[in-house]
Amino acid sequence: MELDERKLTILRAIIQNYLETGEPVGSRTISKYTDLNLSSATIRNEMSDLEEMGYIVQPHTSAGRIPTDKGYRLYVDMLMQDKQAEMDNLKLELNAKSEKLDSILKEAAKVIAVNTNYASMITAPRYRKHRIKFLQLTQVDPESLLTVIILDGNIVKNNLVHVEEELTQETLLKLNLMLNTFLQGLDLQEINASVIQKIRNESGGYSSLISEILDVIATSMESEEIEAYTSGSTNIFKYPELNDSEKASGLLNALEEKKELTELMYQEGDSDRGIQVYIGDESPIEATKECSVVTATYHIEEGVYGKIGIIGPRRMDYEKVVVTLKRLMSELDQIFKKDKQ
Amino acid sequence: MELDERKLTILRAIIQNYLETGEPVGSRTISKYTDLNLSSATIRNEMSDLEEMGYIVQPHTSAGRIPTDKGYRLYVDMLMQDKQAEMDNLKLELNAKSEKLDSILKEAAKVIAVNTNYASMITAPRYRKHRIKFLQLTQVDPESLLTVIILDGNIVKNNLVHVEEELTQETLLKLNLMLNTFLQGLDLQEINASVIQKIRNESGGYSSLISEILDVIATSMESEEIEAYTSGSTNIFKYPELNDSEKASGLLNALEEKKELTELMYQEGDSDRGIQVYIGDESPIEATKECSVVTATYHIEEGVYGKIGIIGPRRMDYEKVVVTLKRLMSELDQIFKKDKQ
DNA sequence: TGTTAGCACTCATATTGTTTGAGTGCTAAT
DNA sequence: ATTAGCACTCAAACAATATGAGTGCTAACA
Repeated sequence: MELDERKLTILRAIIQNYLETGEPVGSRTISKYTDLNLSSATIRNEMSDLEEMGYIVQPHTSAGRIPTDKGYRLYVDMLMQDKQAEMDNLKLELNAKSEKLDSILKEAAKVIAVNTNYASMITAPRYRKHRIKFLQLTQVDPESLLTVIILDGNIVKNNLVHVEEELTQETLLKLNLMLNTFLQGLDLQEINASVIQKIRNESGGYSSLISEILDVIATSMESEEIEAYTSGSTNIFKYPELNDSEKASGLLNALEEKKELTELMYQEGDSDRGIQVYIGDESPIEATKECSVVTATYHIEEGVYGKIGIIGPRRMDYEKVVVTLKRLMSELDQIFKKDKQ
Repeated sequence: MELDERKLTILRAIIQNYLETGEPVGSRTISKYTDLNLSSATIRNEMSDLEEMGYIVQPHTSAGRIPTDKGYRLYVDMLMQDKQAEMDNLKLELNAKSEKLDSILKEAAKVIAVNTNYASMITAPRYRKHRIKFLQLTQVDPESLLTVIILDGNIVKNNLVHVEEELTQETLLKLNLMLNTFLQGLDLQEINASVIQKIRNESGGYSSLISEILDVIATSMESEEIEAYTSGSTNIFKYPELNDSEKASGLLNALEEKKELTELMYQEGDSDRGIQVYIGDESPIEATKECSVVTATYHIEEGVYGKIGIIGPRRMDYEKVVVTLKRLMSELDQIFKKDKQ
């Protein structure tokens, strides 16, 4: 059987209608909804074909049809290659007051959630390898030493380290210079025993302090857990099909834990720019098998990128979501470019 | 009518039974449950009295009784003055790997949520007035300047500021010295026009940079939004009485927004140590009128404290919650004391 | 040959009625 | 003061019954 133009039109009509209402859609509705001027009976025949081809199903006999994942997939694919969609008239109020990465990210997540009415999650950029750009020790009070580590991409990490005795300005200066000399430009792998040995040799008696500092540096750089921020997780209650305690609880848990979702967003196949859509069962993780996830990538600099994801029901307004995401990505790129110059 | 010993026993039995089951409890149950050796008929009479006094109600005729907020209140008050409760055998695995405040707090929230099966929220310590302990400017790369501000209580804030031209080591040193001289020990109120004027006078040509830096300092210190971490918010789905989308959504929203809950936790009347219990309608904020909130205070140093709150159903296991909180408070105090010495 | 009207059939949902049982309040006896 | 007994109430569970949206099929039509 062939998927001709008319069938496509009908399928699109079914999906669009279902996206709006969330109710199975019947032949009569489509008969009026489209401008094909066909009777419901004809539509019924076509729908029967579409069902046979696996694009739609009846939740039960004598109900209208709803799209299958395959149906959504076709629809989304059409959407994607179709028009590049008018990005105008959509105004995202991303007012990044501070220039600090995390507040920009939080704001971005919020903007997405508010504009789409779905849940959103954004991850801080993942660096292939964190390299040390700069580090500095400062005596804050007689007992504590502040270590500030700046990684490339201007990620700032700081920690307090306890010391037994106050260090003199001079020692501090010397340590700073020494640490920077040996460590600048290195990533975690490169801080190996030989480097450490060299540092030790030069440290002159502060060996236990040095150990502690190196420890702090290591944990800062490891940062196994990618930072992530969520927003609008309660939006999922707006969609009856997700609104039973079983599903809602699972989803919210995933949004709270963040880990699994992060994995999903960093799924293979799109270390590249681009928008990825996971519809229902297509998702590799359990928590979102009942919904759709759309992810996008924003770039900070070569090889340094983060992800943003939108989590909503299968009958998500894909068009709006994609447009909104594209809009935000360009907004973010803008901000980060400005940041660079 | 008087609330004699027997009535109290019965009331306590009713409440305890209801805490366990969540079902209205009838006279026959109590007749067996207590060791008063009274028939159900007698219990019925007493229950009738208790209802008249406002401690219990029937959700509908021909149902058992459930405690009112007033009933819970009495019960909680008895509990509080009663035994100080055995704190042993409750082991909280609070393994604060890092010494950094926020990871300790996150961990604490999690520990509480896991141990109690309710939702938890913890706020970072609120300082009556943030005072500047130390600040430092560092040139990170030719275009950006790192400002590190340490407030008392060792709160570290950092920001990146863009500069047009690289500053010389010398200038930087001068600026650092100057800023520290003028600003150390001051709180936000005290950084007034006259101080700023003095700084400007000394700044020699860097006036726009100085403005920017002072701006950054101000926003860091304002910190209107108290940082807060939540954990276990999906626990609320475990309690049927909160498990309808209306209530759940409201609660989860409050947990996501955090703002309102923070207000609740910093309610008047307990800037002091101590545990506060809000039962249902007693809560001043809308979102928790259908549940109970127990808050506790942890102290970092004189006048510097944060809050932790547990949010659960009205029929919360108050005893366990209070014990767990006390245990955690002492744990936290321990950590922070160690931190000080 | 594609389209449509008409009709029988299906089945989720809503409505109504019925039963069951836990629980109460009252009264009279202990 | 306590208790046994009984009539009464009412939520919840269940069953029976409409209702109606929607389908598939067939026969007529253009």
